[in-house]
This record gives sequence, structure tokens and C-alpha cells, in this order.
Amino acid sequence: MKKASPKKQPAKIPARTRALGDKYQRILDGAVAVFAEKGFHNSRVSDVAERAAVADGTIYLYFRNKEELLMTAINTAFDAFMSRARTELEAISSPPEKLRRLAQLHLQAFHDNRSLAVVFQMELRQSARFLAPFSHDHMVEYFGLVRAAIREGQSQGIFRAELREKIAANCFFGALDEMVTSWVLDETNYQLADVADAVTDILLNGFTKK
Amino acid sequence: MKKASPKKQPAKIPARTRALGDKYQRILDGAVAVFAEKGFHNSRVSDVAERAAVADGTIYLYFRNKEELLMTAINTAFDAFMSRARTELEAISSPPEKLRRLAQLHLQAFHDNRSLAVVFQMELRQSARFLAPFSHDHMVEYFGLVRAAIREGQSQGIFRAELREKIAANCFFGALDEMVTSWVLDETNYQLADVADAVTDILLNGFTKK
DNA sequence: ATACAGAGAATGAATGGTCATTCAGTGGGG
DNA sequence: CCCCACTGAATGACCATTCATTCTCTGTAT
Repeated sequence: MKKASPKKQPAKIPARTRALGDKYQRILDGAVAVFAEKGFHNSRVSDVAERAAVADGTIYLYFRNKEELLMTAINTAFDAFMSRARTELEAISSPPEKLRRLAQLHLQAFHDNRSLAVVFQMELRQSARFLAPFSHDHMVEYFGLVRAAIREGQSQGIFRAELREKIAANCFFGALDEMVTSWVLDETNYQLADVADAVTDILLNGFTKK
Repeated sequence: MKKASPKKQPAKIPARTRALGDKYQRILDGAVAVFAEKGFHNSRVSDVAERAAVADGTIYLYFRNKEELLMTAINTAFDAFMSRARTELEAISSPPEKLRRLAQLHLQAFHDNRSLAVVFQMELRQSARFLAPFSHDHMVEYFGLVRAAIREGQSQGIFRAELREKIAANCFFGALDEMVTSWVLDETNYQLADVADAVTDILLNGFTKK
């Protein structure tokens, strides 16, 4: 972010012929890898270019600027996750089982792509505040899934009625998020998804009627 | 971070006569305010100087560089919180009540200083990864409090024995942390500490034997 | 009381390095 | 031959940090 960002250029104009090459994807992957290693602000666009084996300028054929590179990477991953999660959860009717499955998916997704996990845990919050509410919309979607399951569980009499839906959802997400952060900061790379059940047990137990 | 950071200068040499002036504190406060507003990387040292009503160069009489400014601000606040928390918790014997009180202190501290909350939520994770483990030590301290309470609760037969102490602590912290994040991103500035009990209820309920 | 010297504190303009971004030019496929 | 994707060197901002200079005390001497 070197200048006052004119911000309003028409749009990125990726190649028409894009399907032929995989540069777009290589750049995105390179960006995630580099940003995970050094952090967004400490990474140079030329680092990403090098990692993706393209020229510096090529990146600007696909992305308006460095910021959009980050946002696109995050958005793409988020979209993929949400679509997967939505589909899977639809097939489950029990609210507690929905939450359990969501926890597994959440942790598994990050375990499967550690660089992405690092970028999410380290850069997403900042982005949420400074790069506009792009990610916020996604968060709202995610929370929507959680809150729906909680509401359902309440109306089925499984979860306590006095539970405050929004707070409960925050606890659920916060707990998972913290598991990921703690895993990311830990070098050992243990099987993250293994803790999903333990976390879910605590939370569900907390939500459930005695 | 403009150059390869020689890193090893002797140390900052704040004035001997410092008690007379409040520049040091003004700079720290200004830094928190400015960093909260624009983010660490988007803030200029001269912004902080202006906010603190000192010259740019003056900041370097008190801090080695911009990074140290952030770290000192965070450390100072963290130290103050931990010392307060430790004292308070010592006076409580019931493990669940310890956790309940800790949650209140945690949320109240951030409610009392929103800028600090913003800086913590937005910058701390990055720092944890790139500005060395300085903050990590603090986190370990904090988690130490939580884990001790959980262990105690287990040995007293209040909390479930099969609870995994570390995971439970992560859930507890994560839930609180998420409450703060959500409060920070929300414009309305509701009374954050009011949710402490609701959060604690869920978690304690989750920890407790049926 | 006044003057003065010395020391540290404070100042802010100038420096130097770093990069994001641009764009004139290259080359290969159709 | 034309079109475009692609290239990468050059440009232009931007800003952390430095340092020569000025200011402000404090104590001492007259």
C-alpha cells in the first residue's frame, strides 16, 4: 500500500485464454505460500512473482494490486469451504451432529492447507478491519450456519432455551479458531482435526440441557 | 521495517529526567490510538509523533524503532492485566469462580480501553509470529492461570476428569477472544463485560460433570 | 540577583532504501 | 502480419530513521 490507492479502476482483466495456462492459480498459490511465510506486509510482490514463476508485471494482469491478491486468495478458499460445508450440513438433521461435523470440516480444511491457515489466522482480522467488509460477509455466512443449528437445537429441546444464540455461536467459533491459532503457532503439526471431537464435546455439553 | 534491522543496539535510553515529563506515556498512548485507527503497518511514525505532540525524532529517544513501540505498548498493557488478574484470582478458591472472574476481568479490561482492544485483536497475532515470541510468553502466562484453575477443578471433582486441560483452556480463551473481536468489529460499543457471565456459563457447563 | 557554561532533551529537515506499480518492448500463435 | 499475453527494468512514492542544531534546564560564579 504505497499510495492513496485510486481504488476505482474498472476491474481486473484476466486473460480470455486463461484456461490454457495456470498462471492465475499459480499466482494465487504463490501468494498464499509467501504471505504465510513472511506475512502480507513483509512480502514483496516480486516474491510472489518468483514463487509463481511469472514476471512481476504479470501479476497485474490478473489482480489489480497486492491487496486484491490477498483478498482473492482468502475469498476463494472461503467460498470453497462454505459450499462444501453447506452441502454436508444439509445432509445432517441432528443439530449437535451438524455442529460436530462443522468443527471437523473447519479443522480439517486448515490442516489440509497449513499456509492457508497461517494466512487466515494472521491476516484475516486485519483485513476485516482495513480491507473492507469483504471477509465479514463470509463470516456472517459461517455464523449463519452455526446459529441456525443452535436455534434448531433449541426448538427441538436439545439445547438449553436460555442460551443466547449469538453468544453461543461466538463461543463455538472462537474455540475452533483458537485451536487453529494454537496449532499454527505450534511447530509440531499434530493432526489438528483430532481435537475436533474434544472441542465439540465441551461446547455441546455446554449447550445441552442437564 | 525499512532495512535489515541491525537489531542489536544497546537499548533505549529514556531520559533520566523522565518523571518530569510525560512524553514517554504520551507516545505510548498515541501509538495505541493511531495503530488502532489505521493499523500498525498503515500508520506512520510521524502520525504517532503528531498525536503525542512531539517531534518525530523524539520517539527514537524512547524507543528503538516503530516495532518496539508496538511491542512495548502491548507488553505494558499485558503486564498490568496479568498482575491484576493474578492478584484477584489468588483471593478466590473455587475454580469455577476463578474462571468466571477471569472472564470478567478480561472483557472489562478491553471494554475500558477500546483502542488497546483493537490493537490486541488486530496486531497481536501477527506480532506473535513475526516480532518474536515476546507476546507468546504472555500468552503462556495467561493460559497458565486458566489451566491451573481447570486442573484444580478436576482434582476437586467439579470438572470432568476426561477433560483435556489444554484443549479446555483453548476453548475458554478462544471464546473470550472471539467475544472481544466481535465487539471490536461491531460499531455499537455495547457493554462487553455483560456477556462474560453468559460465556462463562456455557464453558463451565461444558467443563462440569453432569 | 544576574550571568554563564555545560549537559541532556527535543526538534524536524534531509537521507537513503524499499517496493508497488507501470509501460515500452518482445515473441509466439493464429 | 496482428494481437495479446507476457516481461522486467525504470519510475516515483513513501516513510523509517538519523543527526546537526536548538532549546531548556541546573548549578555555579560574580
